Amino acid sequence: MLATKYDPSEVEDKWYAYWMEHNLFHSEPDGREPYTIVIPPPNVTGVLHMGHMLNETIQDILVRRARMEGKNACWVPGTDHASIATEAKVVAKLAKEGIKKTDLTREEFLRHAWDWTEHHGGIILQQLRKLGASCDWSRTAFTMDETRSKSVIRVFCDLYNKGLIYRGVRMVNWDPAALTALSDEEVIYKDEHSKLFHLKYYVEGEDKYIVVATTRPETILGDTAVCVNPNDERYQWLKGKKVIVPFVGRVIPIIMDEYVEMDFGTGCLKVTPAHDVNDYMLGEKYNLPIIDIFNPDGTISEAGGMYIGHDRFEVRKEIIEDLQARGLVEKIEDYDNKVGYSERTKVVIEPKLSMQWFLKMDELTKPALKAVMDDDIRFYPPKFKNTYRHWMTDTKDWCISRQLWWGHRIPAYFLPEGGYVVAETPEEALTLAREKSGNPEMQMSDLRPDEDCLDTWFSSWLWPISLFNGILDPDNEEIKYYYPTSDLVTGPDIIFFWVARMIIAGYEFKNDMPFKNVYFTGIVRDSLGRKMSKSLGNSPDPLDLIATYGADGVRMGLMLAAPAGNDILFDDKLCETGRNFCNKVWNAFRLVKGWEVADASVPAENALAIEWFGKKLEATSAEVADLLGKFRLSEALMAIYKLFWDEFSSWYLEMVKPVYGQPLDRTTYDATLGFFDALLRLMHPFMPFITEELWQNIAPRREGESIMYAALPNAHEGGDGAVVLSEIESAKEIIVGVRAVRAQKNIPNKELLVLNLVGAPAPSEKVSALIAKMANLSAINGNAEKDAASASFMVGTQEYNIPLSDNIDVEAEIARLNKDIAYYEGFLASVEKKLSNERFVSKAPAAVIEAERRKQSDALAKLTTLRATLAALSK
RNA sequence: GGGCGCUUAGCUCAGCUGGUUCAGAGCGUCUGCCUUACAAGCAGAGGGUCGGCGGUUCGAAUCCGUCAGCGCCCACCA
Repeated sequence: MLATKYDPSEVEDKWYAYWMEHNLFHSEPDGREPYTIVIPPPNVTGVLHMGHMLNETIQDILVRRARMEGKNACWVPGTDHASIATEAKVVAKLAKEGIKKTDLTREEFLRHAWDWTEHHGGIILQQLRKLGASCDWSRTAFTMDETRSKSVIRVFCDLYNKGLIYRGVRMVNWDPAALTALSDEEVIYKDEHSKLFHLKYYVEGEDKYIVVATTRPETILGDTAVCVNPNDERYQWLKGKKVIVPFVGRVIPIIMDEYVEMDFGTGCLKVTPAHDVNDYMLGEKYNLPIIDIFNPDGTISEAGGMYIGHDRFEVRKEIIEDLQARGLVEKIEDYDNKVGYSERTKVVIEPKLSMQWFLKMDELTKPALKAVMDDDIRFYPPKFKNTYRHWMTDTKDWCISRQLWWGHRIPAYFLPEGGYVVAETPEEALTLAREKSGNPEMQMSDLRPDEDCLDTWFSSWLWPISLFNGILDPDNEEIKYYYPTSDLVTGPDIIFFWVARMIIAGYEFKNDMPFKNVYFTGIVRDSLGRKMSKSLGNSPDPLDLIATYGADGVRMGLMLAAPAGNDILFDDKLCETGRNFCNKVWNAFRLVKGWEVADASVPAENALAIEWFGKKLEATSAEVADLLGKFRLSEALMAIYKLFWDEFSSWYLEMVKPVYGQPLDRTTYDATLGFFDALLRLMHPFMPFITEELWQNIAPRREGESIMYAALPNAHEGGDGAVVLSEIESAKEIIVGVRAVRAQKNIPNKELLVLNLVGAPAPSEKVSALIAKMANLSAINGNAEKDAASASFMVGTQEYNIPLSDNIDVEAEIARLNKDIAYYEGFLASVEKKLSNERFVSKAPAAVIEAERRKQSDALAKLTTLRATLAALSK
């Protein structure tokens, strides 16, 4: 006999091992329709958190569902090398051991990084197995494995040769902690309370001064001009003059440009071309000198001339003190502005001029934008189309080089006499270099490879292609079969980093979309709506949750809380609902399997129940299919939940349940097992473990057989089931009515009651039998006389009476009837008011008027019976 | 500064192109039950003038305007 409680721990590892042993997750191209998902590769050194848990659960549901639909489902797993994040971790770890990155050679550092990767790498993939992820593990990839690396280099060379990649000095976002350039997307702007410093710039040779407002007084070390608006009346006298940078003493020109807002600050702008994007623009326009006052780590450089080696934030304080001491500060105001921070290292970004590699974006984005706007690629929820369009229509060139070692090294080689070549291999580079320089004697050692590596996303944007080796071998069977992939499931936070760029890459390198649908999940928050984070300690460990509630329970808990596209407010309690549901399924199974079976004919009420539930199952299956098609997973799950718990367990099983000690007829038994089997199949994508466990127990299965490959139950909408469905729905209402009377009057279930229909025949024999069984009735009488000592209730327009010899509270019954009558009178009045409205009758569609008339006659009928009952009772 | 979205029961959310599936679901709450599948359960019950105001309409949770609050994304005003 099965235990009364479901114990997932016993079951989950067993079936995961079984699935693996029989290679059930594996996919190879064949004649079936492919269904493909590529996993958003988690950081190789990452640990599973609730966000992953949500994402991967959704993907697993989709993949398992597709598999059961008979598609060739392939879910490809893998990890991302996460260049900057991993490098930062390795640097930190080495620092703890007293080793500085700068003391190591590139090769030594990379050895440490690979050690770290091998040590921590893949933990997260192991964790995924715990939640039941049905990935094809034989395809596990890494963004820095051989195929993916070669693909990245190939693509770089290709884009370079097309003229889309160029190298140049530009103002970039510089991370002074990681000592690398970043893309615009890696900068996060935060509101900050800061100060606006008003500084005095004396006019050369005069005793007059102008006031310049700045939030960054330390940058005056790099000032090479002051700019005013040419239309600004206040400053016409400055034309052609020069001013002296306060304290620094450098004499700089006044320039005039309409870029300056006259009504901001004092209308005077200091120009520091090396440290501000706009100032750089002005510098170019007016040919201003560029003084880079910062070292890469954010300290003042030699060029700064003073405070050399001091940190930028220290200098801000120091220079203000020095300026104040000399009376060069007019005033200091509070000021709110935005400051850019590095997404990874959280330090303030420094705009910095540097030599970097860029990818031209404007042409590349065109097909990618069109595909989404035309719904060739569909976004769920569609509101993200707006976000996407906004970004795509105004993309700047992508800074793809990083001054890091952990990543794909840029395949550029510098020639001794200047210039460079780009090639996939050093050998090819040498050939090119010899041609370019005209020096056939040039040796490999003469070439200096570029030190930089590529942005992480420059490899992940190829993911849907490179996973199937579609870059290196564009016509191979796999890429032809699996590409474009089907659905992508990811968070909206990486829509630009990743989703948009994959679409760009898809059209550029495959001339086709990378996926057909993108499902954006919400962000997992705690029950107070706060983002889950390590520092708040509000993020549960998914593996702990699985240990407590079982993987199926956690999956369900997460999915029930995850409406499409909204953030999800997660609470451990949700997993309880999931766990309880598993237990419900488990116990229903115990009940059915515990029945004794006899070769008897099927009772009419059972036949009716079977017919009804069969239709119900088909209808719900259709509903689930429809909802899943729209990525409304939580609603689909809820439909299944209610089907199993309410319709199957509370209604169907109670309908056919044999009297204690009595056997069940074989027809009903077989039908019930068949329903159970179908329900398990319907539920399986959401809760893979328990469904496999029970499915294997429901009937003998062959070794290697699995519910994973069983077909989904039939789905039919409406149609021929309508009659029996509505027949049972009203039977249920009658049963609930009787139960309510029992509850009100405190009548125990054991006491059989009689149900009388006033002025109407009893329902058909089988329906009556069903009602009698479910409501514990001894008889149902049609066309019965009203009994004064009775409780009554209405279903539709029909009144039902339950004679109660004793304990009938006449006063209470009269009060209840009066309340009902008052309600229907009010209702009738509102309907009649509508119907007597000239304009309603003339303008509303006939069907609506007809409906109102029906309401009117129904209400009248109800009132008639209610009043009659009241009269009878009052006697 | 631009753009997008949200506000419906105590909580989390459904409610598609205005009218019997219009006021819903799950969870929570309350009442009664240890009824031989399940107390991680069973049966029953209560709970909202659909953020405020105004408009369109015979009719508005649904369409329009406006105000308030919340959230997200983009943007080089020092």
